[in-house]
Amino acid sequence: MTDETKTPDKFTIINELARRRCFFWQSYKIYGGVSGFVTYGFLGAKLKQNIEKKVRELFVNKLGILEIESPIITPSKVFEASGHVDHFKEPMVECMKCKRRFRADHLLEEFAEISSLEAEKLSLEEVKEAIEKHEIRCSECEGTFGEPKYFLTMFKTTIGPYSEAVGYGRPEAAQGIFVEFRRLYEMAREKLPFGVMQIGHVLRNEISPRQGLIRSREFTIIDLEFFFDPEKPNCYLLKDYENETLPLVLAENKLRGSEEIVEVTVRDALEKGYIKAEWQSVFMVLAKKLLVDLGVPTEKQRFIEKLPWEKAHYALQSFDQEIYVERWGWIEVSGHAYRTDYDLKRHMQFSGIDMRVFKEYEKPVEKEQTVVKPLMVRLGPVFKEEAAKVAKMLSEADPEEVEASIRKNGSFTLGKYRITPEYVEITRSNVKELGKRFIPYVVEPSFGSDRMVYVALEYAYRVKDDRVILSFPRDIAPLQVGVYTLVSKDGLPERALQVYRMLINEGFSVEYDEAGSIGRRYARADEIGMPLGITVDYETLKDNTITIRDRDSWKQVRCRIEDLPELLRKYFRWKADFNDLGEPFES
RNA sequence: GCGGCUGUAGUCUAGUUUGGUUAGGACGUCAGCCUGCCACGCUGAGGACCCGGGUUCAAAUCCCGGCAGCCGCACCA
Repeated sequence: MTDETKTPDKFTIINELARRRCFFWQSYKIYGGVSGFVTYGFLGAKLKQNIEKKVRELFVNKLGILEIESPIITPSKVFEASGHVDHFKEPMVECMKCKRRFRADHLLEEFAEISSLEAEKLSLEEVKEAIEKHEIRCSECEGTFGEPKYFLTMFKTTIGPYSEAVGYGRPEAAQGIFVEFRRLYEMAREKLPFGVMQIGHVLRNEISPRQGLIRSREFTIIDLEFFFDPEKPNCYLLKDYENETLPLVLAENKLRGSEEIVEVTVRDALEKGYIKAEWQSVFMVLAKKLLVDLGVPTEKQRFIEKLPWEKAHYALQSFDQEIYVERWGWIEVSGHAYRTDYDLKRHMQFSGIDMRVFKEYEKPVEKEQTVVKPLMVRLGPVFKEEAAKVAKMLSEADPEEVEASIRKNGSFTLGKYRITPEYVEITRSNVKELGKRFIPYVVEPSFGSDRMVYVALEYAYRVKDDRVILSFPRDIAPLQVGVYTLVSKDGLPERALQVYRMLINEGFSVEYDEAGSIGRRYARADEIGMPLGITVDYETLKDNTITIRDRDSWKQVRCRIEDLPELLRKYFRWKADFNDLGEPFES
């Protein structure tokens, strides 16, 4: 089969349909286009909003997750703390002969037997030396490599017109949550567990974004950070979901070269240690259900565990929720990372702000405590200007250790200083400890809005009698109802417009169409996935009834105009089926 | 980012080999007619040679550069 006769695949068809019916298209086309940027049209924007609305219903409304919005431009300090400045850049080398580019750290791992952890730490200079020392050459043409250079996948800018202050476009929305943790914890009335979600644009300067909505340089991410007490990791929702199953591809199987899907219940996954955090397992079930609601059956979904070297730097354990699409096979729509206390701890180190929360014990703990009090009167004259530093170091040392060491050795070594008993006063007293401070742990479900839009489109796509139908689940369809005239004369348009205005006032998203034949209008509506069509005919003028047409079955029922708002409300909230909307109607 | 192929209305495309009158068609869109339930038909309208430079009397067509798309390689933390 030649390329010319090959039938286009679904991705091509969906993209063509998306352009033609204004769901989305490549941005900046009048200037030739820029790859990696997408503009949503009326229908696409609506579809995306409806999908995000479902996410909000699921997490914000039902779970009480708090939603926030934070800026895209972020001072460099934040991403230094989060580790992104170190991890989002990759040393690359270019072959001088064939111009192929390679990840320098990957070359070193492979040919110099330097571990990935060590390779990451090397400076450009050290990378260069290592390549020269091990005489690494281009694997394709044996050419030598040029100077290693960093490729930074974050967009960099300066903040303010005359400023040198470096800022980055955020590559994830999560940090906007972590940096506000103290205030958010207050917002949650200082109770764990709680979650914070944000939906917003992120920027990643991809090297070669070629997959439309699947991979672009600016896209919408839904990051949900769920904070819990590591000593109380139990999820109170587990009992509702423990019998649900998850299709897992485990790291241990991947290591053996198998991508076998193991269908296990949540309970088993936790008991067998496949998933390390209860909350994570529940979010994975919710993610599965969300995608089912977007039209992706369970058997087209899987959760694939990341191998240690595939994982993001912040994750203890990580699963990608993947959906099977025709063009590329499995693609990620959400990531489920167990970030532990990594981010808050790092921000605590870098900012100096205490990110710990206070937990009161059920009963205050009375315990004998050793207190080591530096005697400044004696420290001062001996240590002079270093006295304050020594005192500070002493107060940071474990008092028990200081006491034990002094009792045993007659002194305690503090860095280069030797502390002998005359410098300190050691007392033991009973103290009442009311509670303790700790950094909460985090599990993070993170969804790609745009990819969910794409899979919703691909899974909605059907062909019936050579006509294209987008069978969106009724609650994400961009437009809900079409209002039509059987023929556009004899007062039918006037009556139909009344129905149209009435439905708009009732809050539905409605389109009125009287152009061309009725069949053509039905076809046009099917192609953009409008679930219902209401047709005003000659009967309407006699008895105020209309017909409702179902997008998927093309069946029709007849009901009274005045009953429409209530019936449609029920229908779109899945409280009624199509057949409940009226009496069967045959034309 | 590298290599190969490609770029014509909203969409799909003819024309490019061999430069030459007003760039042709289909679908869609709009206006009018028609139309009693699944893209009927008729009439009319609007709509395109990716951008820049070069060669030439003359460039959609040839050459160079850029941008973009497709395929392969690499990349996707």
